[in-house]
Amino acid sequence: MRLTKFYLPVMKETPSEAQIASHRLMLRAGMMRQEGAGIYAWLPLGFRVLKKIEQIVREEQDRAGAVEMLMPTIQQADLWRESGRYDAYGKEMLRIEDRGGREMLFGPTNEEMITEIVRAGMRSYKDLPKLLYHIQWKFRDEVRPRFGVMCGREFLMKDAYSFDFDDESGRRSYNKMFAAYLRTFERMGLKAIPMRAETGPIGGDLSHEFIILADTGESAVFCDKRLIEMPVPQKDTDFDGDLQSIVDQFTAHYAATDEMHDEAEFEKTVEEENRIAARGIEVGHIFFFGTKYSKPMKAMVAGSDGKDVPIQMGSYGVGVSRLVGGLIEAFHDDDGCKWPMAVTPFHAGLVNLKAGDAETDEACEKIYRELEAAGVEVLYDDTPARPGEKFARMDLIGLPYQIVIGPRGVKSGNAELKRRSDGEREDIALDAVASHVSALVRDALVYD
RNA sequence: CGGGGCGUAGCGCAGCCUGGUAGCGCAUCUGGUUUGGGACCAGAGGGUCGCAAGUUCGAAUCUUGCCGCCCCGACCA
Repeated sequence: MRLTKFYLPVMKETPSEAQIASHRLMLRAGMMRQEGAGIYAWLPLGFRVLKKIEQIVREEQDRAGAVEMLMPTIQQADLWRESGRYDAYGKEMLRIEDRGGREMLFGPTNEEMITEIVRAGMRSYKDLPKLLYHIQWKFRDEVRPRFGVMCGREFLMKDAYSFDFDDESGRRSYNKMFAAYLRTFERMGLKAIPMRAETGPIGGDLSHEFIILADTGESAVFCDKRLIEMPVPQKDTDFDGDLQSIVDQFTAHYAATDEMHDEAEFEKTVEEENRIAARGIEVGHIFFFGTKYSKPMKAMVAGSDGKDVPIQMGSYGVGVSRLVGGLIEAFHDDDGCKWPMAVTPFHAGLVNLKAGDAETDEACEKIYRELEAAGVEVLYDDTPARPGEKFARMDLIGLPYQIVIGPRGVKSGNAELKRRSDGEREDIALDAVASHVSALVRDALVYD
């Protein structure tokens, strides 16, 4: 992609409303633009990150055996009356009236709708288990939206729903999502720790929040250091097999958010040198809730004895748009973003320090073609801006590699390669730089 | 939802108290000099001062209402 064609409205100054790094950087780097309180337009650069996160989530859901579908954003109020949540949800729900005066709403979640869908198509215990998901925009009319996409009102979320005949099978579905989440966040370069979460009126131990550690996190968290080093399930994990040992391993150590925290237990079960008290950002939440919706909404299947029983259900969310902010919180410095390869908007930036100079242009064009041919996503800065501005802009948008080419380098036959993560630079021969970078990119994108 | 604050050019702000028809820095455009970490000189364009009503000879400025946004707290992916 040529920068002269792309739309990248970067800002030197920080808009006054941005309080935290990710919000500030997303605005400055031209990733998004605020259109209302907690409502954002995704500009091309931010959109590319959003799509990559979405795709990783999708791949890991598919791997775990979940099946993708798509439910609408607008729902009927009557559906929510069946579960009793139309009144219970309160002002967080955005209520709309259509031309016929019918009460509608912009969905804050889809439990009711998915329950309605499966009750229409599931008759027998033989139709179970099933695991369905979609990735769709949601709206929650938060009292106080803030921190950009970290706490917006409109947000993109992956939500999966499990359907099982009994408790034991339900636990197996829960474990699939548990393991899938470990992999999902790991692939984005994040260390997400499953923490015991509020289970509400249902009770039991089947709810976990997946939390990434970041100084600006919304809640205080406490965990055992050993959880951070624990290896996540491999690519070849059999999701139809027994995942209980994986879940047991990750739940064996102490990890809790402040509302679930028990200081006495923390001190008793975790040695002092392993205690971590930090702040965290919730990026996923998994929850098994049994018959909470299936019972009132009469989503039933017949058992082997011919008697109808309500389906056992769970729901599993990942905050896709929120992750864009979460990733920046985890990976940035004073100059800008520092994207992990798996989610970066482009793999590399190609900086032409003297656009308009025949020799420099020619060298850049050649490398640009080579990179594109090798499948490297490259943002080619072919603008006539000054070097300082180009460097600052590249650092701001935070692509993992910057290939810098100027008249000086062309003369000596070298390009300068800068790694954004640690700022390290090296000179590489002009005719070797494209293959070198494509190898680096390829290696960084390999995952187990 | 309680408490506070702010809406003036794309961004950051001054002007408002003490009414006289709008200004600064950055950005943008033109010309020139520059050219490896956000250049310099000269010139130019861009704002119905959030909206509406009122007071006044005259309103960015005073009054009232509305709208929007932000911050602190309680809530949330």
